[in-house]
Amino acid sequence: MNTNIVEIAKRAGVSIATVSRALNNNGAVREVTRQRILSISKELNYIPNPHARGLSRKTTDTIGVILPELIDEFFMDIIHGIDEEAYRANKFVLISSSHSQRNIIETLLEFMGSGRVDGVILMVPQLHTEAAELIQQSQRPVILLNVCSDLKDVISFNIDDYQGAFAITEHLIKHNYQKIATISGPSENCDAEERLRGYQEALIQLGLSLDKNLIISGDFTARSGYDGFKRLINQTPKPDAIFAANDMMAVGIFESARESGIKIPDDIAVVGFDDIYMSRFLQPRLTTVHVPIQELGSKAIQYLFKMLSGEVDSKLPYSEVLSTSLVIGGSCGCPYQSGHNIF
Amino acid sequence: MNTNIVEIAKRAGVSIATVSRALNNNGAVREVTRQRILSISKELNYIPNPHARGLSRKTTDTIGVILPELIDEFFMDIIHGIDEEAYRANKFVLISSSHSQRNIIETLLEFMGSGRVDGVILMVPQLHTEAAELIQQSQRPVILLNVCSDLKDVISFNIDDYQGAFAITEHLIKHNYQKIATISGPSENCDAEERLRGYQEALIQLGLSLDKNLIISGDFTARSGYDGFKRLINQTPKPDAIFAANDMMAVGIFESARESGIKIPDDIAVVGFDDIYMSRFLQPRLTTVHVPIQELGSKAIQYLFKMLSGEVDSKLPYSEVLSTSLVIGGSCGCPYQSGHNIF
DNA sequence: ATTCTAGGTGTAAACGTTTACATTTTAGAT
DNA sequence: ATCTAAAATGTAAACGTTTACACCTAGAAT
Repeated sequence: MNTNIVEIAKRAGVSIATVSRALNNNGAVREVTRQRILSISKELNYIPNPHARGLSRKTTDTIGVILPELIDEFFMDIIHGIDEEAYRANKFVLISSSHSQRNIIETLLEFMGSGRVDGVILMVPQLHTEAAELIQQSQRPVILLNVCSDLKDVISFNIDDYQGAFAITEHLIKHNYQKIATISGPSENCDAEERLRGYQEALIQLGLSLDKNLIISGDFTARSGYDGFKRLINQTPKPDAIFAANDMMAVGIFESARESGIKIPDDIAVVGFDDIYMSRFLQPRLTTVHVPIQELGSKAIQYLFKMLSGEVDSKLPYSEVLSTSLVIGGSCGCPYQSGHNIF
Repeated sequence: MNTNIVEIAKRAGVSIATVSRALNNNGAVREVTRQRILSISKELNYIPNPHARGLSRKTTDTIGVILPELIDEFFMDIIHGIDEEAYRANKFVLISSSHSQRNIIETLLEFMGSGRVDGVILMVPQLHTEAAELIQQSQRPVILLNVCSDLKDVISFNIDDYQGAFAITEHLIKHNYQKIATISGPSENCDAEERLRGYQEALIQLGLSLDKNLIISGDFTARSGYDGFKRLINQTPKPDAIFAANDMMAVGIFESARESGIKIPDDIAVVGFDDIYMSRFLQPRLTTVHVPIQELGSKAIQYLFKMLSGEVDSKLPYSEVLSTSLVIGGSCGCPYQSGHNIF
């Protein structure tokens, strides 16, 4: 096994307490002793045993991250944001997908009840009551990402889906499209709901009427965009623009349009949401809503660290909403010059 | 804090040793006592403290994963594969990107020297000698992913880059292209080297001559594909086909070709490598090499678990090479029917 | 010289398990 | 009833830290 504090103490001719104090820079240790201990521990490649430390300190330097799925650049970006900050702060990241709703509970318990992590970043499309209770009772801080819930006393970071959807719908309206359809996300999904709400509000507030027939439900997959588009173009009223609730579905729409020989944006305008990497390579480039997803991850973990260090009060509810921005391509009907900026 | 074994022992009127035995199902415990202990521990929502356990058992149920970067669906797929298996096996996954070569060493040490994880899955483009030594001395199992090294006594899982590159180059040759260029990956990158080697061998073995001018170095980014293409089409000899060492660069090529009004595959054929999700949506669909990346992750961790359980000998070197398969689109010149199968 | 202070150091308990070893209980054989 | 072996249980040490508390020193103040 590895060197431990006892070995260092022996070599330095001091007690383990002194070694501990020297290494952690707390408690008083004479400078010369300190240096001796430090150099010995360096020489022996000493690494503190995290279990012993965890047992004694009741903290690991680990934070848990639970995501709905581990697919897509989308979720990867969150992880990326989290990892960068964790690395900076010398923390470790325990990652897990919420394999099922049932499992979220168990994972949360395992993570926190046992002290395996110091805090958790949780992103789930929808929160069960049981899980919600768990979070509120938890000793350890939990940060919610994009979880719309009516929970008070919760710490959350969110993407402003509503505002983004409103803005892009508004953009379509300014183009003077009259029959603006949408293909929505899965109905239990909270992002999907907000995006739908933004779409509807924009229509209403800007003087267009809502038409149930122009709202098709999808499930965020390219396939559902493909199918949704087929339905939309064969019905009356036939839309002159479509707001896909995410880019993936827009990709499906593009594919379907190409097969049917329908020109975007001449025959029909299409816009998306998310600004995935791929969207900039569509022809014409997809007009979409940029969501600062990596920023979401890094902001969340930064706040988590502040809670852990006591810089902010963990008991205080806190909520931050990150706003989105429009990315104008050619798919909405705007004149668009393709060029280098896509890379 | 949480319930512990002492509390359970008290309630059950037995000693902590008996509780431990009952909970772990080792050692002899009378059935009736066992049941009593089990029901009490369920009632109290007992979760074993991982630190205490780790201290005593010298194992966590955690495995470490170090990836070169945390971007792309590519790496996400590996994580996905790992997470699925880990979940099945009730293990946890500690993830980290190798922020720099220097840091790989430190992370490895932190992970393993201290017993933070039971084993490590490591994927780095190229392995420093120092890191290599570390791995070979390590008490805990380390599995290398796609690390070409001449290290013996190592356990590794690899994608057969050479075979894939050979196959797709061969495919181009069968199309009767005469001047087949390649845009390679970064020179220190081991996947890139193997792919280049496969390309070159295919040309030689199938009777075409190697032309230095037809080998352009890229760096796996779309941008470098874009730039590389511009160079290729303005030079003599002008290639009639291009093998991009990954799909991302092929995307850049497509973009550049579109700008220049060059038709793929009529004016020039283009093929890629990786089979990223996006490649199927290119027009024409990209002919590429499918790499079983998620499988790479799950196979690796499965083997790791076997080592940990003692089912296989951790000291025995082992190596597995996963073969790739051609994905025929229209970009190579093959007749291609677009349709639903892309989803 | 004596007292006081504070900084430096050591001792030992605590954190929650697992497990070798010792002890008690049980049941079957006499 | 007694003996024996096996099964069930308990005791205590070990894992490697941190930290409250006690102790010891040296120098400053008296």
